[in-house]
Amino acid sequence: MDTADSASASRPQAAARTRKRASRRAPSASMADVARLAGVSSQTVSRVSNGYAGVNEETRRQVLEAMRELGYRPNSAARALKRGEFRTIGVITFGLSTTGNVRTLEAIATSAAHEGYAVTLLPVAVPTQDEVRGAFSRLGELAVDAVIVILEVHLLDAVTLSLPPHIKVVVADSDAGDRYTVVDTDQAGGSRDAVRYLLGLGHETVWHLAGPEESFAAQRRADAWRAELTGAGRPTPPLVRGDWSAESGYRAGLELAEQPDCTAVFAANDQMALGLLRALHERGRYVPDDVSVIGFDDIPEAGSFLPPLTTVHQDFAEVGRRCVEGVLRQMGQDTPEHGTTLVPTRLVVRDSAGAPRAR
Amino acid sequence: MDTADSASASRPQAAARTRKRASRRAPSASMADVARLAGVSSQTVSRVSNGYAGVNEETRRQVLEAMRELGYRPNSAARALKRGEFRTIGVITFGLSTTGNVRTLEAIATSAAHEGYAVTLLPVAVPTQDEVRGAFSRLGELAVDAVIVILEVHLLDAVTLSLPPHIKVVVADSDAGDRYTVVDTDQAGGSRDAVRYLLGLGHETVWHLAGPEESFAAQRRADAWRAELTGAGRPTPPLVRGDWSAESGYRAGLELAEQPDCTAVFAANDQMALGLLRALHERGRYVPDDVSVIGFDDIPEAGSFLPPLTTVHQDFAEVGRRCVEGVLRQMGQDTPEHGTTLVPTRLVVRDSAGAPRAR
DNA sequence: GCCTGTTATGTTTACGTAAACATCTGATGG
DNA sequence: CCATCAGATGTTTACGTAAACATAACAGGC
Repeated sequence: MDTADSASASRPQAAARTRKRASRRAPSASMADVARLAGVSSQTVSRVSNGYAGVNEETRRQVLEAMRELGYRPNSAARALKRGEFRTIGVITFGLSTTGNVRTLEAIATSAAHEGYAVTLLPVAVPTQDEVRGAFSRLGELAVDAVIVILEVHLLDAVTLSLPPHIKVVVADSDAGDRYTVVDTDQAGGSRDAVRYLLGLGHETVWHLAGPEESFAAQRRADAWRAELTGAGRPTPPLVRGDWSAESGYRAGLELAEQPDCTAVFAANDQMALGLLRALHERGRYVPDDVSVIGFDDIPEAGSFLPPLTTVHQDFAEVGRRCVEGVLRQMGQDTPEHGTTLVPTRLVVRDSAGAPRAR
Repeated sequence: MDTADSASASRPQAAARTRKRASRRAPSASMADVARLAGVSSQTVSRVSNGYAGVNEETRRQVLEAMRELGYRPNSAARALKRGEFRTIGVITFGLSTTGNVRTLEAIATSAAHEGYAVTLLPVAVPTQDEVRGAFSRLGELAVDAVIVILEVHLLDAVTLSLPPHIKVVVADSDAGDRYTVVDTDQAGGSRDAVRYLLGLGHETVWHLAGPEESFAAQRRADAWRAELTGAGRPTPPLVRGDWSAESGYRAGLELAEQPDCTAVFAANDQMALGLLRALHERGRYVPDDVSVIGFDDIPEAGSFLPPLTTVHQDFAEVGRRCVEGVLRQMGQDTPEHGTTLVPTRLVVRDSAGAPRAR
């Protein structure tokens, strides 16, 4: 950093700012202005503003009237400074590209708003340790009281240190060991239900189209799939991997279509299931007559697939709600929590899975 | 509101807060703490913290060392209060459900971060005037310097008044008349290109599968489609309407498949195009041999459709960038701007459109 | 009629930062 | 050798809010 430069640059900038502020006609009325107009002390204005009792009804009315007249808005910076809290939750996430992340984020924003908290977005450009560490350390000077992390947690490993001590953390949809509070969809339960349902229909075994190796969610779903098969004493077919995309599902589907003994596939998400359906259709293997398919997520389009997709429904809204609940709970206490909350899934039965063709 | 209740409730709360803060071991070192440790005045710490020149190299080193030791982080609330700006941009949006909104938001967050600005999310639960007005008025006490609105603008009509005067606004992907700065995708240009391309392939005319009536984007695309046909002296087939969803595209597709003279369809988004493809395929009308299809958006999956979809690419990232640029520019000046910036589109040619079957 | 308690309000102060202004040191030039 | 000036640093103050503390008016009990 060239400090001389930054200084010479900052001088005119500061001058411009002062000038700008001076020329602004309405520098936002302060409590003092309201107090003056209403003929009371600023403390009384504060009391009215915060809804304290012990203010005479008539006085309150006058203050409210003065506020209205001046268009008074409490200055949140001053409030935050005085109260020592921002009433803001930061959300760290890599990419808003996946449905799950977005919907979780939306639910977080909604329930945070409901609790009087704002949500600040902290996007991480590329999912590397350094980037995440960077986001975490910038956090310290950011106006947030707590953080919700929606990320694959591999990246959280050595990052803890750089976290300002008073900031509370909840990790969504991941596996943060016992370091943080975790809110997650019950990946294992959902996978178990899917596999069990397919076996219950009479399939000898179930193939699995997994998500990418780096993903914890993918790993959990695959593990549960394997465990359930083993538990039921069924053979475990080789695992097929995709990368969550429909395209990868399509490619995997072309392979699976060549396996005559593959009568049931559990896909780790709906998009891959979509590609899979297309590939099977293209290869003349009919769903569900020849092959049964179950997805995961229950994206809005799932019901419009051909055929409508039987899938494991994830309650993203609930995950978001519990994340907010989690950080707010922690803010009320000194010790950070750890432990995992699982949000249950629900198997949505549509038309893509059925009994195997009689043989 | 029961004021008595809110008061009695707030007393113990305040007590708890005090206790909590007192028991916190590290109440975040302040400048004064750093100054004491480094043996300088807090003003010098401030100078170092803000990178001003005119600080002796040795002194600077000591201050930085003290900062490191105490884990000093500037208090953003105090900074915001002093400087009169939050370095935060608010984004008002209804629903993160549509691809476009999400990707625009992501781009906004990224470029804002790049400029040293944070992004605060202001979700509007239901898209009614009242809700939007509510969001706008809450804005006044929210810690933002500017707002980017990603919304259908019907809702913005009578809302202007409630906006705090010093907050700058940019509207994305909408039509805000001349009230605000608008950044939008060149809907008309993209539509024109699509229609022109299809006519150029030899089609007599082009059908249009439009988005919902309330959507400005849908309206613009439909208008441009109509204008281009009229300009070319072609007949204008009846407009078919969907609601952006694949399901609605499927339903529309079933209708269109019945029209023997329908050889080319311009769908207002890729998801409807997807449903359309499925319906046509199901009805034995092959794409592109019997019917050519062009979409709009170029979602990531578009290249994996069956057949890969020729579509109009939207540069959401650029829209986001320009939104941020727009608010930052306005923050440097007193008078709000108005006027529209159009981000160009690009026709991505894949396999879903071709010459009509020779007749 | 005075003490006590309650209700309504005002005054002081501190939160952490940074601009504005003040001071001090040493060097340069006439 | 002193006036001048630049560089480095310290002191004061204000940003808008709200807790803590102070005060005033008045009611009820003895």
